[in-house]
Amino acid sequence: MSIQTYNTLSRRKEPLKTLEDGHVKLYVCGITSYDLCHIGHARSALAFDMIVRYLRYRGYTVTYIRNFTDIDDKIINRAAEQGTSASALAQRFIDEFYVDMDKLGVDRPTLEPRATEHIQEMIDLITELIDKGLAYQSGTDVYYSVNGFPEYGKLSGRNLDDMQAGARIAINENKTNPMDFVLWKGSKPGEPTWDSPWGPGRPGWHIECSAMSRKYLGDTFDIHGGGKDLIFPHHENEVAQSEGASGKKSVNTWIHHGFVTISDEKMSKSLGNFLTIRDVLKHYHPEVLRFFIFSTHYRNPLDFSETAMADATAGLDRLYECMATIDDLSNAGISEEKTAIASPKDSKKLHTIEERFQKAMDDDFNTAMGMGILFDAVKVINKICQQLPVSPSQADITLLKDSAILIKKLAAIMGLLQEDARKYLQQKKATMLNGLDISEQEILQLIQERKDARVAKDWARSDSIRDQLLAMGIELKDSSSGTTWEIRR
RNA sequence: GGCGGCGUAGCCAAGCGGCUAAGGCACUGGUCUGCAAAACCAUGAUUCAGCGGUUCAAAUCCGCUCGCCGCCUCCA
Repeated sequence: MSIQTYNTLSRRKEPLKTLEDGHVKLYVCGITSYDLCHIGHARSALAFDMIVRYLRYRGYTVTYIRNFTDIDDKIINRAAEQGTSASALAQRFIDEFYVDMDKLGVDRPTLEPRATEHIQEMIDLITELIDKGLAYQSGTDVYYSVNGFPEYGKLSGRNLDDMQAGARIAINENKTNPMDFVLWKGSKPGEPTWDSPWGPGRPGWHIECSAMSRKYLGDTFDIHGGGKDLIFPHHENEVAQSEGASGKKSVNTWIHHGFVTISDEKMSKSLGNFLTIRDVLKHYHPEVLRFFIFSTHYRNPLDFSETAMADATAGLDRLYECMATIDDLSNAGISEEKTAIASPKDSKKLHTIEERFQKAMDDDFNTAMGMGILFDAVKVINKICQQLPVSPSQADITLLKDSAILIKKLAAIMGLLQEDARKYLQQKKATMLNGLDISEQEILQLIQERKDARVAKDWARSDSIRDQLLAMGIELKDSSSGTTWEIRR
């Protein structure tokens, strides 16, 4: 069974076929670096991080290119506001981007080309388009002529007439067709500028990706990705540019992920309802964000809320707690003679984790289902652990340990369960304790006092200590080995 | 107005023609406990927005209605 991917171009799932056997060439639109990234950017980076990891897990070599748009109106404007240069501002937010990506544990793409380092390639491409009659100079600008590309609209599923009828764009005297888009912009005084056959200026946004993808992946490559909002006009324009110039199909599969919403509204800079990645990571572990993002299929909208993050936290904790339980399983007291507790049905479930997970992920990277399979396994493991006698059988221990290793391996595709389980749980406790007005020492002291009271069967005193701690958000757990504490969420 | 998507238990979310409609969170019951908490175990949709239709068979396909969202302007 091969991997099926949903292709925006054909509007259906298709078996993944690569140009070269076992090699996927992938291009993803990266950020325009003029501000801190929000969690929508995180979803994009994480979705493709997962896709690349899965493809590699399935044996593919992946060449993954993700660009930086480091020259653009927004960058220029923001730099002017802040009294700095466009390049300095762009560099600053590229650095900030890496800070966020590293915290999220996002693997670096194979190559991360920057627009400003590929001006010549863009000029060459624009020249080709002009030579083919697909672009024209008007004043100091160069425009793409959509009338020259009959397939314009094929990716976004619209046609020129419909678009013009509902067009909200201002009439531009310089354009032949209102839908024509700029390839090269003559620069205004004070703006960053590059020499070109059409005078000093800078490239339009769309031409960047066409020029850079062609340079690193060729005229035709396997997958192009980005957010759904890029389908039109950005990706549509890329198709027009790349295919107009080469005369060949540029991209076989277009993968677009859904948005992150807040209160069911698209998060965006203009609406002002966005949360930066670091805002979120201030309150939540990076893996909680990953868990949240992968709990829904990548193409569906994902609504951010404190509740959803709390759910994700609880789910991730459950996974880690299961792993910690298995890590703590000692090899002492194993009995060779004992028969296994795990029923044939249980072991079958555990033995089929990987094939079921693969089946889910092969189906257009269905992480939501993949996670369900992981939890399914956790349930079986917990059941076995609960019933384990003091001297467990070798068969059970082996099954449990092997399953945990497998779960970690599969979770790693989503970047989950990357930490040592005990360490994760302890770290979490420490972080949460930071937000409370009590030290661990004081807690331990109260626990000791309560222990004394309990030995004396002074339940009133014992319960009052428990209530006092609970009021501060600390919950006590009595077990045969003593009393431990935890912070209530 | 054009194009696209969504509506599945209290909430989130898989399933996309046929085995008991995954899984998570919450709730409830049980085990444990001095009582609790935590943990673990168990339990929940005769039903998939509504109405028709196709089919031996539909949450899944088709049509209509209602509700929600996105793109058509920079946007992940």
